[in-house]
Amino acid sequence: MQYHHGNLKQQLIICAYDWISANGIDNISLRKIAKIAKVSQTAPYRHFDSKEHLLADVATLGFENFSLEMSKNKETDNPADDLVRCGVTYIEFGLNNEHVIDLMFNYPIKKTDYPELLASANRAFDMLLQRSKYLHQSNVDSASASLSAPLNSISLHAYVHGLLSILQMNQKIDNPDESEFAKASSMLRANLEKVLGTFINNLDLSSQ
Amino acid sequence: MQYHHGNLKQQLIICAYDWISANGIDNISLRKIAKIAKVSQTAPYRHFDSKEHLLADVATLGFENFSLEMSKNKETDNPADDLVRCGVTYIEFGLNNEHVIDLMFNYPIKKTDYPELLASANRAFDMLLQRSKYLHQSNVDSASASLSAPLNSISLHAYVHGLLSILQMNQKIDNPDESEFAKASSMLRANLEKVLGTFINNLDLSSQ
DNA sequence: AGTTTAAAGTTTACGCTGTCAACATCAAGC
DNA sequence: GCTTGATGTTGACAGCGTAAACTTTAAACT
Repeated sequence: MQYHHGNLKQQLIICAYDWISANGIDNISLRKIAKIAKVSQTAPYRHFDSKEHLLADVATLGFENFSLEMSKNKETDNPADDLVRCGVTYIEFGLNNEHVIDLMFNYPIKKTDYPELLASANRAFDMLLQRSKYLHQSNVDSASASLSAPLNSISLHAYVHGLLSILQMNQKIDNPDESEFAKASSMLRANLEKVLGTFINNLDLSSQ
Repeated sequence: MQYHHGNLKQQLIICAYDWISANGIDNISLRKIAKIAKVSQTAPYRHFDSKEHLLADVATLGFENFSLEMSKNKETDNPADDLVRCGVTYIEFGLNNEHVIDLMFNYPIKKTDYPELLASANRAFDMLLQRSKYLHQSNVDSASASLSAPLNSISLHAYVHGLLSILQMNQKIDNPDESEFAKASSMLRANLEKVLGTFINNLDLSSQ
């Protein structure tokens, strides 16, 4: 079907993904990854109309891997525990894939220009939202929750994302001088489940 | 004392700050801001040893403005309310200065290489931490809090930061299609104080 | 006052980057 | 078996960060 490469497009995406995983986003260039894939510097332009488009596809792959990791948390009969485990997975994926997550969250790609990227990001986020809905459904009998369900869901997402941000900051600033921030961060890292559990219990006020 | 420009260094920082505020970080270049300051393209190198160093100084200015804004929240006799107001200020500064906050939080500057930047960032963050300490001090009589004080402080920081991240995401993705995420985000935006207040009340379990 | 000096500016140049236009190659279909 | 369109290469361009060499000028010293 194709002549030189089996399918260069996918290969370029994977090359870029691996390069970023190893080296970060800062100094990536189309020419470098073209060289790694052993094609000429402009070959990528037969498959991507810009560098940004390639990176958008790499980010999409990142969100797919992210979703995959999240989906490994099978549901049990304890929705609160399920949520905690999802949150921990979210955060640990971020800490274990710092450079790819940088691309996914921090790199200036206009997600609206890349519907696939937007869709895969939403799919990943929905894995948290869906489970927080279950949490609420199991307590519909009480109308006394102080916040509405969608507000609770997005609050949880914000909290999980913020915890990741804070832990990332501390991971990047590897100061061996035991600053207060560093100490608090590593304490946070060690108590992730407890911290998340407390938040989730407080969210679902109707169950108390 | 100086000959051509009064002090080019400060002028370049401000030029860059303004340019970023208006245009974002993506396409900034030393040459552009040198042109705006009406000096040759390499003039900045008499004051900054690299582009990154200039940007670090711009980010430092950003954190100083951030601290300034935070410090406008005078303390009252209600530490919980004070904390809520600080959190709201944190978030609103971010939403009102999206591009500068991008530089401060997302742009890949190695903060450890720029002690001034690190210091100004810590100074800003401490304005939250300090106030959360007061909150705990006012309840030292009770030892039943489920999380330790430093853990509560950094959790609060994470939550505030996460709320900002989520609202930023939605701000960047200006999709008029009323997605669930967009709806939940604007609800969050409208209920910021309530959401933060709930979190803070739950934090300080000893007062319930 | 005249000379020296060092700070602060300019010019030129290098290699790297994203991207475009023109050309080459090969697999598939008429 | 020729045509064609997808997929590759080559060469070129402007913009970038940055280094080296040169120029200007305010202040410091004799």
